[in-house]
Amino acid sequence: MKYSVRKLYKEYSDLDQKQITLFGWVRNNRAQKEFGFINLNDGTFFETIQVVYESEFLNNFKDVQKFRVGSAIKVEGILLCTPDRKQPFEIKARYVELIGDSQEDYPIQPKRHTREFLRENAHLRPRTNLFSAVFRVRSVLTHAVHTFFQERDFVNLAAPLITASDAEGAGETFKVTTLDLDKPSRTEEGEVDYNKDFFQKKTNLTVSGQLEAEAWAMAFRDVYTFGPTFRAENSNTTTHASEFWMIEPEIAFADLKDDMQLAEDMVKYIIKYVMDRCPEEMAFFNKFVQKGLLDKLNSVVSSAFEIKTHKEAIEILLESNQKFENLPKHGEDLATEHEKFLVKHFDGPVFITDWPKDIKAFYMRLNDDNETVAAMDLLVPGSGELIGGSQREERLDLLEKRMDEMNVPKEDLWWYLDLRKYGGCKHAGFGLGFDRMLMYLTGVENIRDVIPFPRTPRNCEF
RNA sequence: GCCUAAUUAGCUCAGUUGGUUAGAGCACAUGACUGUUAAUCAUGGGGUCCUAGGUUCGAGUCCUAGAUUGGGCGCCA
Repeated sequence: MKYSVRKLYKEYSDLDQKQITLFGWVRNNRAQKEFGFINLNDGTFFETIQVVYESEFLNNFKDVQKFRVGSAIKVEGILLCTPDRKQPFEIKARYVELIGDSQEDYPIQPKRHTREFLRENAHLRPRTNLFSAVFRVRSVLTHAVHTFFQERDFVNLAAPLITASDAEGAGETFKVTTLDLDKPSRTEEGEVDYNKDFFQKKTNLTVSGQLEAEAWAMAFRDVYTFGPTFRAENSNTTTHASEFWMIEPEIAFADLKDDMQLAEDMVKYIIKYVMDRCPEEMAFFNKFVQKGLLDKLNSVVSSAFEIKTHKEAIEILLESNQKFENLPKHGEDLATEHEKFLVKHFDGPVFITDWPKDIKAFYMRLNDDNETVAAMDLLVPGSGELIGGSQREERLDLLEKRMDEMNVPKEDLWWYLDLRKYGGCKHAGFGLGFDRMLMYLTGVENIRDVIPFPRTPRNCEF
């Protein structure tokens, strides 16, 4: 019978002495004179299976001895439980066939490689322990997100990836056009004539699905988007990519407190979901990537997140007697060094709320003090700002005033203003950086190592 | 974008004050080995020392410029 490695690890105790057929790739081959050992992995499970092959049972023994790392093979043999050995069971081969040879220059060896080298071999790196674990967890984490929201009756919407609004101040955009870049159509004044472009207007890849999600929230109450977003900023850091995934829930009849509760519930839920389903992978991260990872995650799941206002945070920084490159100041943004100090100070995730209005987006709801907005950032160790969210300004007059002050063109966002005219209500939402969440979960320190084929400035290989 | 460091065999690295034919481990090839598990042991092949200039009798080593990569910062999720 044909088995997967995962299935064998689940059922091996019932299969002692049974005939098994397996397909997979050679992770390691240790040949001796009359016998040898192959570690076989088929991608379904983190662990490998040890295949024992002996000359007396194989007519191609000499060939099998030379099967190189990376080769695809078929194995038929007898499963043998081996409670006294390093592995709980192994396969005594009766037939081993080479399906796909791996050439002599196969770059992935049974040894440690640097992350940089493996990034350059992004097509081969999922075959290594680390990346196999990272990307299985990524897959499970995707499911965790959907399960969390679906269990709470949230409606998912696919926000458009091509939009005409870049008015959100969320950063530089990638232009989308079918105009001939060498000779674009021009107006009589010599300007590029976007009337001749595909959509008859300037368009770009989305930087956020939030505005569309707000429209859906005004119809379905609780909604979420989960998809890719694009930023053309020349950011060269371990936490930025040009193409990344965001989760953006939006909830109606809700305020900032409800928003933070949702964020906290979600973070705890998806951490627990992954820890329950990927114990081998999480144990590997805990041992080889970040010591103490499991303790950290367990304490996040079981304790309440800190909540501090921006004002309180600045005061903590000022009173810390810490030497900062950038002096903390009321009314100003937090620098990375400030964020790092705060998460260390609280030894875990911390919400910073009620930010000065001038450093935040136009759609955030103005507080009664007229100085701050009902915004929140969730800071976590290692991944920086994991979540950014706010209660939205639902009062039409205040929203329009803010748009004027910040030079946001109202005519482009007529439909967004409509949402305040027809049954508007208190509502809130946030954006969670999915890739950063994965960094936090795995302890991997570079966002390029949690995205299958990462896109960053000057890098679009694969 | 700014600052900083690095670039030597397929991979990870060493290379003294500028001086003979640039080394090691792993990988690969050949062989040895009756339970290995990043197996071990022996032998062998493998180099545009990132690129282009320059200094020098002589450059992997010093100088200039560029490329790429890592880290830090900025912008943000």
